[in-house]
Amino acid sequence: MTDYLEQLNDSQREAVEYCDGPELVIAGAGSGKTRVLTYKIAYLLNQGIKPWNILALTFTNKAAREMKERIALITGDAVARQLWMGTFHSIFARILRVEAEHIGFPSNFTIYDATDSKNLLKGIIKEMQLDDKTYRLGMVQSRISRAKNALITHTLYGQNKELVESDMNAKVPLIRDIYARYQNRCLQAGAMDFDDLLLQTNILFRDHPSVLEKYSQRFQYVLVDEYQDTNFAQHLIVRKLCETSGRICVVGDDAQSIYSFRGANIDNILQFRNQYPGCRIFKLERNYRSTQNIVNAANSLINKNKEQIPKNVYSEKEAGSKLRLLSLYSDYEEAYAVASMLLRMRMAQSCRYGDFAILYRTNAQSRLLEEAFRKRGIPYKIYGGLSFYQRKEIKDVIAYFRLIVNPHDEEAFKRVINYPARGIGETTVGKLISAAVSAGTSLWHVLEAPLEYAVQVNAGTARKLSSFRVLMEHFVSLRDSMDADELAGLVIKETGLLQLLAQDRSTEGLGKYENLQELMKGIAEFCQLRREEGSGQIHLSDFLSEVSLLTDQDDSGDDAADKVTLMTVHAAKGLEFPNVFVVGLEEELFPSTMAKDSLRAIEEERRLFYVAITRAEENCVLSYAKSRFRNGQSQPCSPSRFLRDIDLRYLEVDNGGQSLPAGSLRKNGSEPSRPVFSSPLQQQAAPRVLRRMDTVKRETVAPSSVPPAALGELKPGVRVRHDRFGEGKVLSVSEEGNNAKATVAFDNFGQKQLLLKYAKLKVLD
DNA sequence: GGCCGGGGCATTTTT
DNA sequence: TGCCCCGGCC
Repeated sequence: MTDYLEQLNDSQREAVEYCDGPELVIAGAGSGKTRVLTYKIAYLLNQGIKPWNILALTFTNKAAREMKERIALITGDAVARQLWMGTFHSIFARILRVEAEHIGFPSNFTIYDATDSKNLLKGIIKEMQLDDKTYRLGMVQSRISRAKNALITHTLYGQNKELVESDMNAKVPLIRDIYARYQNRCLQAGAMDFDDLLLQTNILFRDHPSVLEKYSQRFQYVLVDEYQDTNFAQHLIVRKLCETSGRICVVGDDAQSIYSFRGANIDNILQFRNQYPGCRIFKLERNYRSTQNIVNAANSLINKNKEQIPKNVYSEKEAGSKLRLLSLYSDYEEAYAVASMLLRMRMAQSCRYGDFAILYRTNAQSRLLEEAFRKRGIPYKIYGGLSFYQRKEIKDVIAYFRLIVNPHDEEAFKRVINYPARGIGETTVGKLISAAVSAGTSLWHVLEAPLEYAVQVNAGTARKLSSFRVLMEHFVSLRDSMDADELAGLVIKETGLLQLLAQDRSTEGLGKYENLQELMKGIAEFCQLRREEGSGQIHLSDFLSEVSLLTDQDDSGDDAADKVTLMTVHAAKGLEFPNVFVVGLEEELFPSTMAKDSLRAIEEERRLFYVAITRAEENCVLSYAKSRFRNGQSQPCSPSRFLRDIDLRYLEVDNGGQSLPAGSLRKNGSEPSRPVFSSPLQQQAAPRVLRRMDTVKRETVAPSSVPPAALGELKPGVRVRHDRFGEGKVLSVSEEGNNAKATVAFDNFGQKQLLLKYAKLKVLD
């Protein structure tokens, strides 16, 4: 258990072993940040801290999952599972469900995603008869979100001079009223949006000291990953929890703070030492990822920023090649130059397509690259489409689940009341809404007693409403006595959703049908896994609370497919590739036009470029075009100011055009067009529905044809195979008839306890 | 309810 | 230039 410390370098080890007070770990790019966090948690456990007394917060589900997996390899799965580890949103949603009564929400509250919030706001703007050109949806949403991040509730909003004035100046003085209405509607619906999860947690801790006391005692040690990305609300929650204990460790890199537009506040990390007196700072400066040239080039760039914590990131890998800069005449040529160069590099290094990534500032830049790649027969995958849960067909089904778990959920209600079509049109729904709004109640209450709320509809419509109500009531009555997978199956059948999708024979329809099947499979797996772990009944609400915050993009899914990765720089954070192209390095694009009049914004763009360069392990190619098609016309472009920030010792200016095949530069070139590789839609891997730590790597384990084990065969020492966890050795078996469990040490997943009646273990010879 | 066309628009998006 | 949203029409 202690030998893992030997896998750390000196500064990493110091950071792991220091546990006497507030700790800030500045983790340069590629410096083994996750390793420090995981080993620190293992170290704390080794010091006798119980897993349930450790809180570890991350920003993405993926990060939490990966860290859990790595800890499980050291401590075993049983211990890792008891850690409080997850995203800010999921951890505090969990706590808010337990404590909901204190803040006037039901414990089965719905979580509105960004789309739900938008829809609700759209409705409110319409109801208030405001001009939607003035009250632009995105603007309204971001103002409300910013207020919530700053802990300004709708009641405080109107009293805040600064905000009121800013709204006046922007000619949108009614934001305060929209905010108030929005919040009331959320309350009626028993719903919280993403920002509420943090805001309400703060309110909970502020107004209920005993609750705060309970959690700050529970969490004897708090760790936060990617601290540079925290917003004010998150910073405050963490501070409240650690105020007395001082046992906090935050890890991050101020140089990689790129989410200020989402409310992230770089000052949280810059000012940490002042916020936590007696804090110790550790710097992880050795970069294990990139060659010296890449690290040095990135350093020379980021040193041009004023606001930063001084650090000296270095690499002890070989010097490597210099960064190369390609200068092209147009965006069109840039795309083809990148494609050609990629092919040449692939030949020269005999590496895989999967070893390349193309990074750009805006999603719009992907189109030409795709075109060029298709023409050259280069396989690629694009990140940035809709995630599985954002697809319409999935949201529709989930909306039914939401409504069953919380019938007051307005957005779910509006989504499903006429889907599949039941002849309940917009007019009728409008009547329900205005009745609900004027009575200050939920749509569901109105549906339950339309006459009481004076809803004027004809007999036919009344009948349709009533039958919808009966249908939903039927599901609700089964909610607490049926397992999630069973109930879900019933829902898609009885609502006609399954049939509706099944009869659509178009390519699109087939995809939707497959997605639905994938969702159902995910629910079944979720239930199966819980059963194996020995949970009793698995309610639909259990599934729902798990998925409502699982919105992350599916990361490729099939690692086997050898494809070039195309993504925005933002999306590339945390990833690494042997070869990286950063394209479109022009003024007005990178840095973005929006950033040009603020130093802070320019510095953030520079950090973004820093993030891009530091994704590269071996080769980094930069490119810019002298003209680019934007907003319908070709515009002249000048090279990005950031290119001048890179020390010329590490940068080689390539005359990129020369070595390109002549035909590649002209639109009607002689290049014979190759068969289209495959459409981006088809390239997207089948998404994993539930991506918990223990379901992720399922596909890496070949299903076995060995028959299921008879109970008698399972003895300590026997090697077994599990469909999901692969091979492992039985450590012990507890014989309790129906509830017999086996403890198995899996080769790749650590120790697990499995309920034998569900886990289909197969004995290997 | 679904399809078509005009008008407005156009960073980044962990939850 | 292309996408998305809305409104009008069948």
